Amino acid sequence: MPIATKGAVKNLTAGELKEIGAEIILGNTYHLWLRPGDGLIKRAGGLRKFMNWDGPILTDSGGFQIFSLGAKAKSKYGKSGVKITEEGVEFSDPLNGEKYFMPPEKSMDIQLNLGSDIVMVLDECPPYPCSRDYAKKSMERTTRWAVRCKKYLEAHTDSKNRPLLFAIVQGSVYEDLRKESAKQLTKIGFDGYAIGGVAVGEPREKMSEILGWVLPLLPEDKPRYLMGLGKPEEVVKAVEAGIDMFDCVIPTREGRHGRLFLRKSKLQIQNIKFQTKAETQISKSKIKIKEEFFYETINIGNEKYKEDFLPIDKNCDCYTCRNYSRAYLRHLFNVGEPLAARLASIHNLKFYLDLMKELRCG
RNA sequence: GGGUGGAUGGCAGAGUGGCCUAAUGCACCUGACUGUAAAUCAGGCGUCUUCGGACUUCGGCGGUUCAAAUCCGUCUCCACCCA
Repeated sequence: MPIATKGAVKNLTAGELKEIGAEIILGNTYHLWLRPGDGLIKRAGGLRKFMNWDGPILTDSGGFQIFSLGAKAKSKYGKSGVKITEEGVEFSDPLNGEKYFMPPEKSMDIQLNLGSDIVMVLDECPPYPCSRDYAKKSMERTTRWAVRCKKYLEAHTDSKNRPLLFAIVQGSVYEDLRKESAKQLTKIGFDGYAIGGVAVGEPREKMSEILGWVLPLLPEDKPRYLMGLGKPEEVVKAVEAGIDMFDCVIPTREGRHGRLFLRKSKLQIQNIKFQTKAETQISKSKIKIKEEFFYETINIGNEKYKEDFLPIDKNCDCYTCRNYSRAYLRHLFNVGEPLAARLASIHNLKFYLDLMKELRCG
């Protein structure tokens, strides 16, 4: 899912997203609640109409902001802008300091107003590292919140027009907690199950382990969604483990920052190397490992592309690669033309969506 | 022709005796980015280096001084003003 946090995949129109092959996008409850407001979006006819996107939309609940706003405010101002109680979460708008209170029911209410097709339960991504004690408390609260979300949704919609509700497995890096979370949520019953906290708090090396604990416990006939990931090799690894859905800012953010993804070879699942930290540390053989990868990245701003008139990726059929050279893209980045970010985002999203297509269809 | 003020690293521009390889900004080079407070952030940017340091820079040349980008003389160039 390309990410449209504030109601737009940065730099791209809905039409461009379609052309790239996007089938579903992600919006954010928290951001759209603050600006322009879920009431306004409802009056506009819902988020889909508002942003001219005719496909499905999944909305994140605001749970991630408990993590990201809290941590960032803490590192910047010494105190977190976020307060969590059993009742819900209090946020401070980082732009103007204004306080907002979001109980799970409020998150549901906003997501209904947005007209989302898949709504996420309000959850907490515990910070990392995190004591077992806190991870347990946090996970149990997330589960209680999930129940409240489900109840609210059932009380305020009828089954005919009710959006799908996905729960989120938490539990930090503790096997028993992760498993307990998965079991409890499955027992309660949701339309899909997400795994949270892996992308952001917890060390990336833990991903495979956590997926190994959790996925066998989740129903196979329901979508399983790994939140926030990831790098291409992580996505491949996660699909191997059984994950069906992803969202990640990497293609768009890194694209805006001038890093482009290039496909090197077709996937041969059994041969894919998962780059662990240990492997990265073997600096001598790093290049060799990288060559075994099915992709590579380039920083298009690098001087060596100054007179490189080839397309970004000669095997890519995205709009950018069909029409522009590396030298031109580098030039756009260097002079700060907004078109740079747009062309790079188009290319990177196409890279990711093509990768997913290949994982689906072989 | 006369007068005044200037010349600082790729550019702009601080610094008017030692703490100056010389602030700051721009440009340039490299890297990071994982449910987007990110068109952001970090590092580098005289030369060489066994990474401890060594050497060389503030228009040119020559002085003063223990010590000069900073003071003095002179030359070159630039800007403005008067004729």
